Amino acid sequence: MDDNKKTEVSADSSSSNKNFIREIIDEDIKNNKNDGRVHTRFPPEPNGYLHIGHAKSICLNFGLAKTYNGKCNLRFDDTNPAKEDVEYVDSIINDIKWLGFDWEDRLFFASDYFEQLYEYAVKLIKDGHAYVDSSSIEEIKEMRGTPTQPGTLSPYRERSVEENLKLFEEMKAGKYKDGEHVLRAKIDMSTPNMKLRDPLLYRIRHEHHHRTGDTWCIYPLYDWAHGQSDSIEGITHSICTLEFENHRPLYDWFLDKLGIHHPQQIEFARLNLSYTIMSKRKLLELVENKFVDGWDDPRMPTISAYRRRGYTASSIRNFSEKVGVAKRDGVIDLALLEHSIREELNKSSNRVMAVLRPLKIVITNYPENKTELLTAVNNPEDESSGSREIPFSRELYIEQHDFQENPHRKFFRLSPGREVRLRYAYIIKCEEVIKDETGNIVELHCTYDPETKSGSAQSQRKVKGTIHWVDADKSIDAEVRLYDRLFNVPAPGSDKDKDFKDFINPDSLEILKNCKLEPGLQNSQSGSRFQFERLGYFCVDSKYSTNENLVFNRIVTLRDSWAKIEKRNKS
RNA sequence: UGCCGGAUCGUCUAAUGGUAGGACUACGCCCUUUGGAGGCGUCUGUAGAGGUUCGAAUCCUCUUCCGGCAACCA
Repeated sequence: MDDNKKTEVSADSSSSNKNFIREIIDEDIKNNKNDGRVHTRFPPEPNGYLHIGHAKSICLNFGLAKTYNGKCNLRFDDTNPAKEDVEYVDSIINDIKWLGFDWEDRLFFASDYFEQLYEYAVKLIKDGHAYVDSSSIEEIKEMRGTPTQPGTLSPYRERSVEENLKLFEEMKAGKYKDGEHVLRAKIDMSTPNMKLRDPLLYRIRHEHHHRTGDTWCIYPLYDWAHGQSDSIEGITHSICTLEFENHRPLYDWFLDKLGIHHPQQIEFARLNLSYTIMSKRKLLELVENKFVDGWDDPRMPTISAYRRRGYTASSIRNFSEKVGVAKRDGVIDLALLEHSIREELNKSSNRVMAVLRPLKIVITNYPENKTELLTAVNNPEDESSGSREIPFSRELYIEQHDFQENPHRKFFRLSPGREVRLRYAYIIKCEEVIKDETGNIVELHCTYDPETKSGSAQSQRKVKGTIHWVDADKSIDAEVRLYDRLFNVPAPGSDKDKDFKDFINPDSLEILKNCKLEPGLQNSQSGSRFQFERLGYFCVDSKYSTNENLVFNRIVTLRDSWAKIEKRNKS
């Protein structure tokens, strides 16, 4: 949780980058609109965990407030008790804090305003702008018309103010069952903007609310609650995503009829990430049907999952900055997110050696009972991180992938009769390949060149490859989890014919049990991050790792030009 | 077919009538005791057609394509 103290890789999210929203705000300030005040808000519904798309919105709203010396509220739009839960409230609060943002004493809930909202509705009724409709769901749907056909007027549309008031009070008092009546705004049933065709304001729900308990049995709909909540909080710029563009005239209508403070709504394109699904409904489905191990499964695009996987808050903030803000909707390449965390961890994380798929080697000309301590640099990008000593002896493990019996011509690592450098140690030569009865390679016999010890005067001899290793006797065991993208198509959520679950990547998780790590890793703290040299960045899993059974998550691989050559050769 | 929005390198994003630039990706070279990092370089773009203008990604007209809207969800 100390991410926020770490060195920022680049400018923080409050800085420079211009976008169309900032131009609007600049203009507003110039005109002294709202007395030059800037007040934004992040308004999640507590019906799921926050994902990377929310992170963009959070960084935008809190970032804008910071840039303009304004304020940003956290407000839960909790108007639908059937779908909402305190578990989600808690996770959302935790995630935003972790991202590094502070709403100070301005934590609000739309449910804080239920009484006020009710009074606003009464005013609308009194002014002849709202009515109680006793039609069924189906009838209301039928009367709404279609985008190309006007709707028709409800038979209850001309009820008197007195009758509407009485009915609405009775609705509130619990006299009616769910669905018997609704309160609707009286606007226009033939307007081409469907949102304006007498939208529903209240529905009857005899449901327990996570904050108001059983006080209410009528609940405001989002469209009725949202704009007024912003108004009540004195929000100056209500930033939301593109799909609410059609709602803006409706919010304007409410604010106008109520004669209250009028925030300015500005819509921007939500974040889409390739190979990723962002719908909370679909993410819930993955969780409920156990396709993943909870909301924080490191393959999920949720903030809690990225945190558990090992992403830093600053890398996500930097990513949010890099994706930009515009009205055109598009898809961000997952590679940009990966770039953001690599960029940071390259500078900040210590290097260690770990062998994921061990192959034993015996250095036949190295003394049997000798162990040397060799010096290894902790982070070549950061001199202050110092160095450490690692044990070296006759029997070692190297990566199975670093040996090829019949090497490809561009394979620079170990193969029979060839030499390779062991990182921070000696140059070795493969003399003999030992196999079992079935022909599997079980061990390599090598010799080392004592003149080539790392750092010594004679160590200058060049070999084509350098590989990592650990001491067979002194190394420790760990479990390492390798993650790949959860879906194997770029846009799993947008196929019209197929269900998104059909695109789940069956190889998105690989669990490696007998990995060998250099001994210094024994007491690594939960959540700490390392670069496993030549492999990638890894993080001690906060859910399953213990001192007895270390579990590491792969955050992201290193860029790997050999992997590219291999891939190209296969295709 | 109605309304609202949108269209600039492969992907995001700048240029607000005056040299189409940056980032990511890809590719190449250099460097390298991480095939990492780093350095240098290359490729690729204004949806189309007209018009206004000395000059248009930008202004005007038409066309095309894409997204959103018909939950008692948010």
